[in-house]
Amino acid sequence: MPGANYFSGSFTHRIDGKGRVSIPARFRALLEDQGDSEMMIIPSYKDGVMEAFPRRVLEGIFERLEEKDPQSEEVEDLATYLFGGANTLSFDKDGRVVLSPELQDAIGVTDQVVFMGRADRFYLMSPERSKEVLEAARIRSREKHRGALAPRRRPTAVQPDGDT
Amino acid sequence: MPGANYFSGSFTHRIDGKGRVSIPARFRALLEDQGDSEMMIIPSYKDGVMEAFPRRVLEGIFERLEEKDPQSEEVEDLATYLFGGANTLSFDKDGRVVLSPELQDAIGVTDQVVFMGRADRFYLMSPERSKEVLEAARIRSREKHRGALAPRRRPTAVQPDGDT
DNA sequence: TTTGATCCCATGAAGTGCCATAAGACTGGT
DNA sequence: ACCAGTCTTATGGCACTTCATGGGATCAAA
Repeated sequence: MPGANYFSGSFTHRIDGKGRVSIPARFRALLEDQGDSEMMIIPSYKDGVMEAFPRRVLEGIFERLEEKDPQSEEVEDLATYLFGGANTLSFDKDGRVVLSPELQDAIGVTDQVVFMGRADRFYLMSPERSKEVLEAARIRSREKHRGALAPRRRPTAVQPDGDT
Repeated sequence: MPGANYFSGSFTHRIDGKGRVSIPARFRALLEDQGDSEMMIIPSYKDGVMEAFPRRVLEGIFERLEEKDPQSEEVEDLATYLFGGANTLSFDKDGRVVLSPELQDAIGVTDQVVFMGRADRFYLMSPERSKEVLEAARIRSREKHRGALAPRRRPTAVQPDGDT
């Protein structure tokens, strides 16, 4: 992971009685590389999934759009969605954040959460949902992008990041 | 909290018998960063929603427009709307403001208000309305802006400091 | 004196930080 | 290759702080 630029892998972590959960160390390291000790999470367009970003990324998306056309209804809606629906979760020295009851409800978790890397962001969801999401993505990828993963030269045997 | 530049997140707070309500601590901190112990609120273009600003932001909006076209009727109207319809609510040591009965009527609240962050400002509305607003924004954003949240070419990728 | 606003204090609940521990990964040395 | 020691990580518990909120006191205007 030295020099990893993207969130990758899936990690299942436990939620304690106070709603706290450890952010996977690799994800945390990546966030800290960007100077953050926090993450912003918003509901994904996917059901039962929340999407976590470094704050800068979210602000950047907004600012770029606003610059273009501050008055437009699209920007209005997006700003409302991004900022109204967002939670800022800052993590402590031990790398934990607190998932509020509402948040836990939103993704249907009670005692375990899956952190799933997705390039510049990562997802939060229940273990069950994560299997569905992964499997659905796998199937659709196979259908549409058969060639994308074809080895250029020689195949390398790899193990997936993460614990699942 | 460290370095937050925008209002984000939604918070539901209780209105007591005297019409008082606590401003979410994070919002208050942001207002105080700008040297304010008050906020200005005006009716939003959205129904049943009031819009709260740090004084600077509201003045900035006005000044930018006036600069562009000082004589226009549009600016005249906006000035009337902004300053005529504005309420200045200052908060006490405990971080509370008083919502007048008229104000409560305007957003249809009796015992609970939602504070919803929206970048450089935030909204006040009823809990029911807040669900509608958020959901509508989410749906419209998904339709029109699917791409806005798409990862960029080199999204949050950062150059590692040390090695490579 | 009544009503409404402002301030001050009390309290419980939630949030945050700090420390402890256990399991696993990694280290270096032999 | 083996083992001992160290480090990292996930997770639990405890303590302290902050926050939201209610109630009462004070002050002012009507």
